[in-house]
Amino acid sequence: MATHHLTKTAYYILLALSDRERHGLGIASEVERFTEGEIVLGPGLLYGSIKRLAEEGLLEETEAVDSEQADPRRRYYRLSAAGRAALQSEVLLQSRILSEAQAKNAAQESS
Amino acid sequence: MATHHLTKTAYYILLALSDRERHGLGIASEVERFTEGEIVLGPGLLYGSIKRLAEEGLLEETEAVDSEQADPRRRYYRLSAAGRAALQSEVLLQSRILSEAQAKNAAQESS
DNA sequence: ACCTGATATATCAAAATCTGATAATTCGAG
DNA sequence: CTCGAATTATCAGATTTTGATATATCAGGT
Repeated sequence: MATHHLTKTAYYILLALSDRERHGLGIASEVERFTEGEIVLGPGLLYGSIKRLAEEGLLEETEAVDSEQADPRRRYYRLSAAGRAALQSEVLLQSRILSEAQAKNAAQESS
Repeated sequence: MATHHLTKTAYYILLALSDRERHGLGIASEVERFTEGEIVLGPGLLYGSIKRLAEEGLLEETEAVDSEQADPRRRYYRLSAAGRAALQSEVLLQSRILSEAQAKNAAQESS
């Protein structure tokens, strides 16, 4: 689109990881939670996107946190510094766009 | 992604048309304006997306408004009712997601 | 009239992304 | 120890994006 923008999926995944680390399906269910069921990440998109984001250095795998009794199938991820920066800039952009949407809507109604 | 979501590009295009009709490049420059230059729609994406959105019935071509002295090359478009509904539901979703981002950010800072 | 650069739309092949099915493994409950 | 759910992974096909190319019209200057 232009210089390096997050896809919608990448945006949602990074956001799901912004408060704490999660494993694959944990990310998917967090996204589903905060979109009230509107966004469902199927396995192809979920694991494919995680792989891509890890390759791009926006998130990184963590050693399973000892406290949670480990299910060895799970792979946990957290945001990298670059991932957090990318998320912040995307949040700013979306916030600007949303303001615009509200302004246009207000203009619309008053006409 | 799930049941019928707008792509980012579709979202931006519909938003650009939400206050009034515009022609192709007019849409692109409106998007560029309200994203402060971050989103630039190249010709392939611009005209391809317009075509797709028109086929899906989210926007429709209008007869050139007489008042603007006509450049016969330009093709003008406006939102359809379906397009406006799709935009509104996307705005709602993005607004929910942005609230979540702010909540997570607040939680993050206080830890 | 003529040239030139900007405006405007359109198309296409290649790249990137998304979808949905399939598969393999491990877990937990009964 | 069997069975359904959870978890990750991969792959082919569909959709979307990218960037180049093409064609035509416009506006300005000479």
